[in-house]
This record gives sequence, C-alpha cells and structure tokens, in this order.
Amino acid sequence: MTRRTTPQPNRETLTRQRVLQAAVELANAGGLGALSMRKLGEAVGVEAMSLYNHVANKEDLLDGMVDLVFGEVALPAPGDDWRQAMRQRAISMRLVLSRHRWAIGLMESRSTPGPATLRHHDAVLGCLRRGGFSLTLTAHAVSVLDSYIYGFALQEKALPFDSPQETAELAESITSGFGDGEYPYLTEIATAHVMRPGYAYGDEFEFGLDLVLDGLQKAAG
Amino acid sequence: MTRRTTPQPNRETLTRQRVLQAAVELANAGGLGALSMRKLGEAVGVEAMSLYNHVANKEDLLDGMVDLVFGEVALPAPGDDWRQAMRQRAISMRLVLSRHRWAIGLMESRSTPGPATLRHHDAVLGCLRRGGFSLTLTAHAVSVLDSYIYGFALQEKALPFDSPQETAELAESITSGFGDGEYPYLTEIATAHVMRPGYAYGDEFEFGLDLVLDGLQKAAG
DNA sequence: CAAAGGGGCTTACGCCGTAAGTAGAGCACT
DNA sequence: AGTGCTCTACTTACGGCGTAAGCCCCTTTG
Repeated sequence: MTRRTTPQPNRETLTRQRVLQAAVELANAGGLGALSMRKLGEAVGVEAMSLYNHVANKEDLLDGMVDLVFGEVALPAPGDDWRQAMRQRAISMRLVLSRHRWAIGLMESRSTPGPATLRHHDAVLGCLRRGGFSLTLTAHAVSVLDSYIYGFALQEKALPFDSPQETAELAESITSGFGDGEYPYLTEIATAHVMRPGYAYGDEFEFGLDLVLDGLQKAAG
Repeated sequence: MTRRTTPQPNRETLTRQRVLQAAVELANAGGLGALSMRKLGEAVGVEAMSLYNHVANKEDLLDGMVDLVFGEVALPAPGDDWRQAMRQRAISMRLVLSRHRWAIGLMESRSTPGPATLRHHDAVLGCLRRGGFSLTLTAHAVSVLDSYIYGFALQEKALPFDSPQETAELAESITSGFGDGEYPYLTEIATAHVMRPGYAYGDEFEFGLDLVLDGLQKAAG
C-alpha cells in the first residue's frame, strides 16, 4: 500500500452541473427562500465559499438554474403544424413551471439568457416563421403566447393550495369573513363556482390557450 | 415655562398609511432590494423597530403595498359596455404595474388580499356578469385576461431597458455574440424587427389585448 | 522530487428581519 | 394631584445572509 489515497473515491468532484442541480432541488423542496449558499454547500457536501469555484456569484447561480429549467421544456418539432407545435410547447412550459414554482418569479430580472433559453426561443420563432408568419406577426404571437403562459403560471403559483379540497376551504374562509353585500360577485363565484366539486384552477389553462391560438390563426389569415 | 415639552409639534404622528406610502416610494426608486426595515425607518424618520407598531411584520408591509397599488387601478364603471370596461381596466392595470415594477414580482405569494384588491376583483366580476357572462365564462374570462396582463407586465419588467435606443443596443450585443448560424431566427428578429427605429415592446400590449377580447366576445355569443 | 496551481476551508464584514426589554408621554380614573 | 394603563419610539442583541480575503494541502506537471 504505497499509494497515498485513492483520488477521493467517496467524494466525486464537484461540477457546475451538480451545483445547479442541487440548487434546483433545494428550491423545488422549499422555495427560493430555502436556497442559500450555505445550505447549498451543505447539500453538496462542501462549505459555502467553495461553491464560488463553480459559480461566479448568486446571480450566476440563479441564471444557471433558469437555464436548466428551460432545458426541460419540450422544443417544438420542426415538422409540426405551427398550431399543434405551439400548443404542445405551451402545455410543456406550464408543466415545467408548475414543477418549479420558484422559476416564474425568477425570470423577472434574469437578463443574461443561457444556451437552453436561447435555443428554446429560436425554435419557437423558427416554428412560426416556417408556418408562414410575417416578422411582425411572429413578434405579436410570441408576445401574446408567452405573456399568457407566464401570467397563468404566476397566478397558479399565487394560489396557496393544490387540491380542490383546499381550494374550497380557502374560498369559504374568505367569503365568510365579509357581510353578504360587501363583495357580492366574489361571494357568488366563490360559492357557486369555485366550491363546486371537481373544480381546479389549472383546468382554465387550455381554454385561454385555445382562445389565443384561435386569434393567432385568424390573424395569420 | 412649567410645561415640559409641547407634544412634538415638528414630528407628525406616524400612521400605517404613511409607512406604506414611504415603502412604495422606496421600492419605486430602487426596487424591492432597496426596501429594508432599517432604510424604511430612516425614510420616515424613525428607528426600524418602531415600524412594527404599524405593520405586523415585513409580510404585512408587502401586503399593504400591494393593496395600495391595486387601489391605483381604475375600476370599471358599472354602466359601461363590458368590452370597453375590460379594455380600459387592462390598460390602467398595465400602466400601474409599469409605474411600480416591483409589484408584479410581489403578487406571487401574497395570499391575503386587502380591501382595494377585493373591491377591484369584485368590480371586474360584476362587470362581466352584468354583461351577460355565465359563471363559467366569467371565470374563464378573468383567468385569461389577468394571465395576459400579468404575464405581459412580467415580460416588460424583465426587459432591462426602457428606450428604443437601449433596446437596439442590447439586441445588437446579443446577436453579435454568436455565429450567424447558431440562432438564426433570433438573429433575424433582432436585426430586422427589434432594431427598427421606433420599436417599443410596450406597443405589443394592445394587439394581444384585443385578440383576447375578440375571443371572449365570440365565446359570449 | 520540487514547483505550481487549484479546489476547498476558515475567518470576517456589513447587511438583513425581528425578539425582547426599556423609557417616557398622554389619558382616565380616583 | 396622584396613580396606573396604553401607546409610541428607542436600544440591544441574535442568528442568518452574500461574499471578500487569505491560507492549506492535494494533484499535476516538469
């Protein structure tokens, strides 16, 4: 046994990828508030300061996390009909954003997009251009589609409940707090619509999505 | 001079309103990051801990700020045509959200709405119901409209520039960073569309808004 | 086998939100 | 007038944050 030690067999070398993935897992589990450099270091078995060998600073870490999330979104297949492709893209994006609820709040202010983000946007633009959209209409379409998707994800995130049952409980607690006449229409929709069995806000997504796609199809002529 | 001191004539008593307004001003000036209890105390001429006489904690402070912002949005007038009223409401909301860019990032996770927020939502629901919308269609309409408005505001906030000139500069710096073939459609839209004189992303808002309103009108039959 | 470089660790600084305790002024009683 | 309650503001302190600066030792290379 002249060999000193094996090259740390029990601790595989840290990489940017491993750091980013651990950060995403931390954020998934406890929200962005649970993600600190110290806790992230602990999660990957390293002191906080050692993380700075792999990320420039926390901004850079967040940028990398956002790009990782974008990488999970299914790219529109080049051969597909634009409408079909955009529909699938939107649904995939919403799925990804609901898997990583912290991400939507992070896309504000992240102004240095990573490669997966750029690839995603390029694929979306290409799908529309090849589908016959003019430059101007392509810009309109991307704006309205992304606004709708992000905005829906934002609202969905703001809801502090997941199951229909929790929804009903919250709606009841809100309406019972006021006199009947104070917010009549809120009371009406809470009692007669939201509290119906089987209600789930997420089901609203496809209604708006198809509404937007219809409008774009008409505009494309 | 038997009287000890006058009852502090030069310092008007602090109120929740004054605290909230100062907090909004701080956030307007320097973003949410510039808003700390210490700085807010300094702004109103008081130590940080004294603020807790008027707000329960920072969460409560943020809740109050959001409600203050909602109070700035013009309520739909009861007599108006639903489409006209919803259009004006959307434009007013976007204007308010661009005056307070920090607010959109805050509406995530604020789950205890204040009176102005409730009044706003009740007025919107009422406008649609009186316009003949069924309960289900009203829920659809609110979802798609709010998603679009918030999502647009979110994207607008993410843009790190305000003037058309800054936009062009950024677009050029992005496209020049890659080989021509890497992101062809991004390059195309950046050079041939975004960099045109007079381009401003904000102009996209009304296209999507009218698209959504058209779709709702059709759905309302 | 020595030199060099790099990944990891320790320490420290100035922020943050806020719990806990204190002081003084205004008011309502006797 | 005295007594005590309440309300506002201040002070101090704690644990956590991002990260700058410096050191240490292991690995690679000549």
